[in-house]
Amino acid sequence: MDLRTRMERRRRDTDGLVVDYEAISPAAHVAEPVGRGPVFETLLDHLDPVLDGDLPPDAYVWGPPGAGKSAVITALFAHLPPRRSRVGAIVHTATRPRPDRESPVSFVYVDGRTATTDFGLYHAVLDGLVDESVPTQGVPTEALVERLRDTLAPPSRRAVVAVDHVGEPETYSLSALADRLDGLSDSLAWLAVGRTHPTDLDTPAKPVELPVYDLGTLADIVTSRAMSGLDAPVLTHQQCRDIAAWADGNAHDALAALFAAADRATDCGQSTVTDATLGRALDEVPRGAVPLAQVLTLPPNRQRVLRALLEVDSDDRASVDSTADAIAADVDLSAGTVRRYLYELADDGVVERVRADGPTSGRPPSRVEPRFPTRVFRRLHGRGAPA
DNA sequence: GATCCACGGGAATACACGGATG
DNA sequence: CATCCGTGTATTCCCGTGGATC
Repeated sequence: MDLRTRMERRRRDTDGLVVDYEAISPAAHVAEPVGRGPVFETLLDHLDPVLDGDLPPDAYVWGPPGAGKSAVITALFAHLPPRRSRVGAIVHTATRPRPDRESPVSFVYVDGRTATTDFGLYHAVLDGLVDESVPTQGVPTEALVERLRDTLAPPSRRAVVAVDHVGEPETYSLSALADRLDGLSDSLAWLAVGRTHPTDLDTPAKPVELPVYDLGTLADIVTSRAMSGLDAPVLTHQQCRDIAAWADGNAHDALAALFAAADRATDCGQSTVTDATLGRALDEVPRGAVPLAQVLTLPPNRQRVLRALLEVDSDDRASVDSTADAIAADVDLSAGTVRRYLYELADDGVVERVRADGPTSGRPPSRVEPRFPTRVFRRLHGRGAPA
């Protein structure tokens, strides 16, 4: 991001203690992740064959939630430009291409949370490879596959495709992903990113582990984000360490807590974050919650349902049905659709159903409780996709 | 006209409980 | 006492429809 857009955003965002919500957002990644140098080295070594015009083997980057998997992969692929090619501009020569002159390998990052169908997956890969616009509807999936094969046909082009968030409830499993990509072309290598230990997955892909952050590194991350997103020193170094200790290695949770603390302090008109405010902020961030980025990449109507859920009176939340009725009155959807969304969101862990006391007869109803950092969502929802 | 996908709606199934039955 | 059954509600599953796009 250049200086001007950054200044512009700061002016727009300045709000109490917070000068840049994006900078403290648990759903946003920075260009230079803190404390992940060794993993970068490992991944660069892995990609080494690209320098000779070859493809690396398929790989699987894995680690626990909040270990910085997405942070590392997005930063890495941001440094490896996609080298888009125009289909009509491929120069066919009688001689072999000179791989030592310029790497013909393209790098494409795909967010598995938005590419959840075959069509969506192929569309995302193709869209990252070519300049021309790729149809979003109206063409059969097979047409995209054909175009991908053409684009990757020798001698023109090779690609390394990173697919993030593999193995979540709504995303491709590693085996399903491999199934889609392996048969596509010999000119494509993939790099999947997920949480599950590779021995539980039966994959030939080369594993690359991201261990959980240690306390010191996580404290550095919190401090660094606080410095770029908050006004002056509103948090003490000790408070940053407290947040890191509370988060227990999970950078997402740490940043959600930092965000919640700054936002809460702002609401209270405080000029610094007091220990009491920090304590209450930590209490309101659910542990082991769904990552905010997952919530913010849900389809728009589902996000609207979640936003409306936060405003439903306690009285109306006695059952899924009454909650859906209350939300449907607020959002332009039928109660039936809202009800189905709530059950689906509960299935994905975005909300939780908890048994409630209901009428004496029949199966007892459930209350619907958010399982994501609601204060952060409230603030970031509708501000556009995370960078 | 073909295609993908979000919505809407409803059928099928699961669950909880009280009361009947053996 | 253990089990079965009926009733009422919650939850899951599935498919048709229509908008948007090509």
